[in-house]
Amino acid sequence: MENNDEDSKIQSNGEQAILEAAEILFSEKGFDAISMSSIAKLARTSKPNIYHHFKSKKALYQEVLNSAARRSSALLDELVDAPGSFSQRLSQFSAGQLKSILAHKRATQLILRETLSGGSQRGREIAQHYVGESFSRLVAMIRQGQQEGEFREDLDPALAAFMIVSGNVFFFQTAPVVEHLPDISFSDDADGFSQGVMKLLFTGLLKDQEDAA
Amino acid sequence: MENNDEDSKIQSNGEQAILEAAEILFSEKGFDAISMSSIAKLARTSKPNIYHHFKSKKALYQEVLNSAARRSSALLDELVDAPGSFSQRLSQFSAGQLKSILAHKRATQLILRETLSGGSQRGREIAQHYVGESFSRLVAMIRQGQQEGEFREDLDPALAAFMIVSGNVFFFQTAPVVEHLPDISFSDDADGFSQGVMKLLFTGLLKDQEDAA
DNA sequence: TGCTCGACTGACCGAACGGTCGGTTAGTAT
DNA sequence: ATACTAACCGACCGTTCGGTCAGTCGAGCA
Repeated sequence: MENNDEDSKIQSNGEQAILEAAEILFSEKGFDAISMSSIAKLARTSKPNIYHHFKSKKALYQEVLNSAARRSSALLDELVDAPGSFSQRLSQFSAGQLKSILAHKRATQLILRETLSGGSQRGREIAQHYVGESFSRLVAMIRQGQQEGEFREDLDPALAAFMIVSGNVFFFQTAPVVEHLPDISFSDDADGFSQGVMKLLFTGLLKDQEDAA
Repeated sequence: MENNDEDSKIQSNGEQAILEAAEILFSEKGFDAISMSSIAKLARTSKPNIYHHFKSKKALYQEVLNSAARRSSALLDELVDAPGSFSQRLSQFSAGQLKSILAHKRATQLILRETLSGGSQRGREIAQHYVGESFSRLVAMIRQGQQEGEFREDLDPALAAFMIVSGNVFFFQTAPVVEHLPDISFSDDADGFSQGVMKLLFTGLLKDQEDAA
């Protein structure tokens, strides 16, 4: 073999095909609903060959989860240090996060499912790392915006960040259901949704009348 | 038999026990991960007896889903027509919805799972009915608040309603994960969370400076 | 007393599950 | 040629799955 690397060998085509097939199926139906045979079939290989590359069904699932999280957690970091006002940066971050979610639907679905079904500590760790990463950066951005006088200081920055992430995730999560609801005009317009959310979060629902609720 | 009702017979103890056991297990791990044997064991009965009461595993699951949706979709309706300003009513509705979610964790988990895994049209129908019911009332309330001059009119009422529901659902959904995150102080305080959310949604992030973004 | 009927069960079914075994192929190094 | 190895597969293992069958038991009615 011409490869003398210790750690970072390039995976063979076959292994990649297995991972992709597994990601597709696991993200659609979850761990328990998917059989190794169906993965083998979709990957155009045999079941024993999967066990040649991965030691068990759980190990394959974890690997799929890892690669999904790895792919999704990039891309956001650049937006944190962008120029502009904090309002603009916040809007860009929110829109970028939603775009990233929609660009990695299968990965998002996998991580979301793992978050909901509190199984395997590993899944929760991934979820924490995945959302926690961008979340704490978001909080820091808002807090800085408060210190520099752009944002109100009587609001919990973590709560504002939570609402942004919440809206984005929920938008993705309920897209199939929400499409057929009346009242809703933003179901297939991610950009419009992002803009609307930020406008709402920036200016608030109440009319400006110096209220003292 | 001393019962001559046509339609609304009280279920026997056994059937109720099966439904409860199934709800517990299905809500924890989902449809595919739960076997009929495990349900029978938890309900202290036998597998054939489950098939005596329900014609298949899917039928049992649908029944569990139905009863869960039935139980959860009540309770909110009263709050819609409560007295007070629209701000107060909106806050009460949001807090009430979150309280209802937390009071029916298993039912919420079931419906949420069904929403995520787009399977069975029936599940989607239930989700639509479940969230759609309270959602459209929420939209109507906000729209009325706009017409009566309490809320800004340049905001999509459906989007505001969406954010309220989104925050509540996401709060429940991420509670186990969010507990171990720094930055977050509201993880185990539903009331505080509700108040914070409404304060944010009412007044907005920006300082009042008559901006023209 | 006998009869019916709903609630319930142990034993069992074919099918599908996760996983293993022995063996084949193809490329590479000696 | 020989030897070694990663990639791959058909056939098979024990187990468990959803579901069925034949039958038991006890309460209500005749």
